[in-house]
Amino acid sequence: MRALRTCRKGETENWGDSRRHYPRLAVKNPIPSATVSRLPVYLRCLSDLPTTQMTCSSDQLGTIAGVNSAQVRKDLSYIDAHGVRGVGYDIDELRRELRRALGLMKSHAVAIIGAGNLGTALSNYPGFAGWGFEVKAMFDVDPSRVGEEVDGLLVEPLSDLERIVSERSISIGIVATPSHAAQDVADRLVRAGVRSILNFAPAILRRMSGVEVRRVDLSTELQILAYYLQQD
Amino acid sequence: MRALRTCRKGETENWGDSRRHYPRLAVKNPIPSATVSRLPVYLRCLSDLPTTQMTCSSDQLGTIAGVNSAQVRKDLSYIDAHGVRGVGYDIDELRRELRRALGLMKSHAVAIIGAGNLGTALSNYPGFAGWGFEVKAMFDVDPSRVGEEVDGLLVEPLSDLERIVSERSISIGIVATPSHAAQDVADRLVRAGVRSILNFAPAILRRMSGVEVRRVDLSTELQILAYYLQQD
DNA sequence: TAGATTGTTAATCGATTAACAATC
DNA sequence: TAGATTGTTAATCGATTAACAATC
Repeated sequence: MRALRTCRKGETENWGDSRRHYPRLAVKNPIPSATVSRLPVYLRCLSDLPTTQMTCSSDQLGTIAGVNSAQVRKDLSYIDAHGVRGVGYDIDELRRELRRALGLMKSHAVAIIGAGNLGTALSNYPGFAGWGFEVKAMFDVDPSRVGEEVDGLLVEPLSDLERIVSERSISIGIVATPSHAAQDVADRLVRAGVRSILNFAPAILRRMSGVEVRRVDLSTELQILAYYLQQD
Repeated sequence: MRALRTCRKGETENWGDSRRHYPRLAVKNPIPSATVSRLPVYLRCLSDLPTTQMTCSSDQLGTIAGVNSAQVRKDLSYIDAHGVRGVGYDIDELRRELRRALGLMKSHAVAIIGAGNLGTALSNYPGFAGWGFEVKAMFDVDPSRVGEEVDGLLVEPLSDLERIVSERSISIGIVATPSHAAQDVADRLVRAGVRSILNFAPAILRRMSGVEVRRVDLSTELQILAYYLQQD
């Protein structure tokens, strides 16, 4: 791994013509995590552009996204987006390459665990559709909630989680349970094969190898804002 | 600024005894932003500890928080938390210093804009209370929603935003509107004096100087997870 | 004392950005 | 061609971490 990093993108080391055995798509150049976090932002920013516009410069995209134009160019250099000198990036192509790089060419089945206020709000989040994320299941422990329909989606018992996750090939779990239930739910998701978890519960989940967990925590965010408030 | 950074924490440069003119609290050592983002995590982790435990080592805290123990010690060195060699950190003192550093010794008035599903979910988020964030107002444009009570909180007309924000000394605005309304709402909040905004709308807000904006976007998070899903 | 753990240094790693040749 | 903008380098900046003396 370290050794591979020492050679440029697309290159292989001095191993004869081994390059030929690794077609472009098979060599997964790992994209720096800071860049990965910005790619969705660029994708979103492209939607803000007037539909009449065919190309976009790194300067314009950077202004909208709030990042330096050199940053934009460097970020885009990690994916197969190629601009034209003096012109900029073709918007349709850029959008396509961003989607490809982020793995958005296929759709992803999502389960929401917790049918409370938050789970309900998440289930009809407008940003879901259009990016290929399909909410395929919603769970709750509360028997009085099970059987209800939320936004056209049946609330199913938590006890069926493993079976349903596997039957519906769910690859992303969104944890919207109370804090005390979060770790248990996460463990069960992982045991059922889920490798990506978005945790909205105000709890820190144990690190699980091979599992990508992202945390969204309102009170953490507010506390960070509180710090900057006192900084004048 | 650059020049000041070149001297150690708490030191001033070779300007005679000028240090005496800057008592500890007045010299705001800016805490690195990566550290600021982790302080709330430590604070949360301390609550996970058994109440019988009086001290906590950087190793234990790091394990729970998912960060290296050297990281923990370095982070805590930026605030007035002092551990005892061979023992660890006094939990009560650490909690107090974390709260002090984050500006949580006073309470903060919060307004939620948008009384939809998300706004409602946010208003009764359990993590709010206990950290001194008080939801003092909730707004919506929809006349049919105005006048309703959400969780004991009156939904007020968006047109009263400026007046109410100023009357109730609101310092943090939470934007939970549809995407197309977000920038306008943010502009109005800023004009009314708000300097901290938490944006849940899937929109990128213009940079505003002196205003700290944090963005929480479900679809961005899902797209990042989608990237790591394809990385095997 | 012996064991544990801090506080800090210095090395390393990763991210950002200014600058500019290449070139449309 | 002249102007615009990319792609990339190299410098810089900021964050992480191993290591260890200090010391409870």
